[in-house]
Amino acid sequence: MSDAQPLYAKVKDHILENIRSGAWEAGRRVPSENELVESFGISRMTANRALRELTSEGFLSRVPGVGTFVKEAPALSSLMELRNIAEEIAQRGHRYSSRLIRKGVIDSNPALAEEFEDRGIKQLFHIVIVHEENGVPVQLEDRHVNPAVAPNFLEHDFTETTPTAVLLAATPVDELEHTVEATLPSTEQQRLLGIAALEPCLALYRRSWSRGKVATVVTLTYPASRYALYSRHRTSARGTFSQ
Amino acid sequence: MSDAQPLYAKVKDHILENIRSGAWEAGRRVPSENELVESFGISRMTANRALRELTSEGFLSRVPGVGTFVKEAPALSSLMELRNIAEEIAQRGHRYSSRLIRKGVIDSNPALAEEFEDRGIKQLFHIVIVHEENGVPVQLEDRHVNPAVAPNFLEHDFTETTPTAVLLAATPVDELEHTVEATLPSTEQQRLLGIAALEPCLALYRRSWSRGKVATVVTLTYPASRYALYSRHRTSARGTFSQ
DNA sequence: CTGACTATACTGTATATACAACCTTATACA
DNA sequence: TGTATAAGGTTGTATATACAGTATAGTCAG
Repeated sequence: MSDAQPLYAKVKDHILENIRSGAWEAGRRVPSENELVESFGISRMTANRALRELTSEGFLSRVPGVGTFVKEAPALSSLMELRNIAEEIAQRGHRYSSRLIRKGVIDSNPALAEEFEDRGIKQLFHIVIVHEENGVPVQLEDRHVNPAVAPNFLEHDFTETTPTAVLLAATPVDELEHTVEATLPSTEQQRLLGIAALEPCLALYRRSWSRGKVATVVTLTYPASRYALYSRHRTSARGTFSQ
Repeated sequence: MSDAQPLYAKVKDHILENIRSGAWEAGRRVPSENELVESFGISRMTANRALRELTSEGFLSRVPGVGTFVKEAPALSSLMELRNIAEEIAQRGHRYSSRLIRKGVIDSNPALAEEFEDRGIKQLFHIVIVHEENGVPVQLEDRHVNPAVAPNFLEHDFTETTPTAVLLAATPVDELEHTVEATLPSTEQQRLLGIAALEPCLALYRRSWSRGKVATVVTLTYPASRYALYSRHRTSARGTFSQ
């Protein structure tokens, strides 16, 4: 006993566990406040708090006079934050897997040197990975890494930890640059992602800086039918929006 | 006046107003629950709810035994800064123009009510505009606006000022949600943007909140060949990296 | 002066109760 | 058959009360 956990938190965990495990699929009705009162032996206000917080957190939706329901969880990737796609998928209660297509050292060239803002750079690490959700490819990662920033990068086996996780653990990120565009996939991309020629894709190009150097340059390609980029954040309470 | 607003919401608004106006700067102590009880003539649970929600929304921080304080404003990550496309184009030294395709009031429906998080909403403002750079369409804007937030919205002639500028001037923006996906254009989009059927497009879906209400929902469609989304920003010491 | 104790203020949680608004379903009635 | 009404379940809000845990300021004994 003595979980030292508040009652409303236990109720929230119980509901979240059912959602995460897939036992309660989207749209399903969750127990009403009065049903929670009976099954947990708590007061209605405590049940109300649990359901209300889960609603504001985006897991449930409530309709007065009708009930509370599991909300649709869209397949979304966060746009501005560096998140680990494996965690993201796991968080949705789905199975993550990956296929390592390429891993090695390549010689630099003028275009790459430009991207890394380092004329003298000689060699780069290069990996290509297909990330899968429930066995379906959802992201093609084509990444170059600056050996000066993460010299041990290639020592990792990327089946267990994603490159994002490795880099985040190895180096601080000072600055990020993103470019997002829509593309039609190349034949190789079609093959690796298992999509048709006419399926549009999102291409997210990202450079990240660490201690003043470009640490990594990556292009992430998402099939439009399987993934969208998402961000939601609060803006400063004081007027950051000039004009 | 007197929107028949719940008591806890009035308290939240009062506090937010003080934060927004700058009257209460970061770190400043806000009234304790018992002080709110006295000044608003409410029960402590109601004051507690107001402060608790503002805390979970990131505006306040609370320390048991000490008090409640205004939180530091987090740095805005900025791919998604609300920028005025007219200014953006002017900044590049190009000529901005626009074509107003539609402007009027439409009846709500369940899908729109859901997007606006207001089941009772009856009517919405709706505009469609094509933005052009040097006479070439670069963005199709399809926007719905909540009349409760910007009642004078339709009074503007959008040839001189863009809807974004109008809304920014009229209301504070508390929160932004973005979804980006790749699409192939519908026939109407092809016609309005003057593009081929096989040209992929970026669809940027954005909702913005003002004083707790969804103020506007907009879908911006960019032809991939003419526009990409770009951002670059420093990451703050903390934050930015969720989990 | 220092350390232990106490009083006080504040947040955190939990309950019991109440009323309003909303929705669905069953029932009664025309 | 169609319509109005009633009943019951559901969420939304608000109050009064209680107790626990935490931090601070002040008091008192050593």
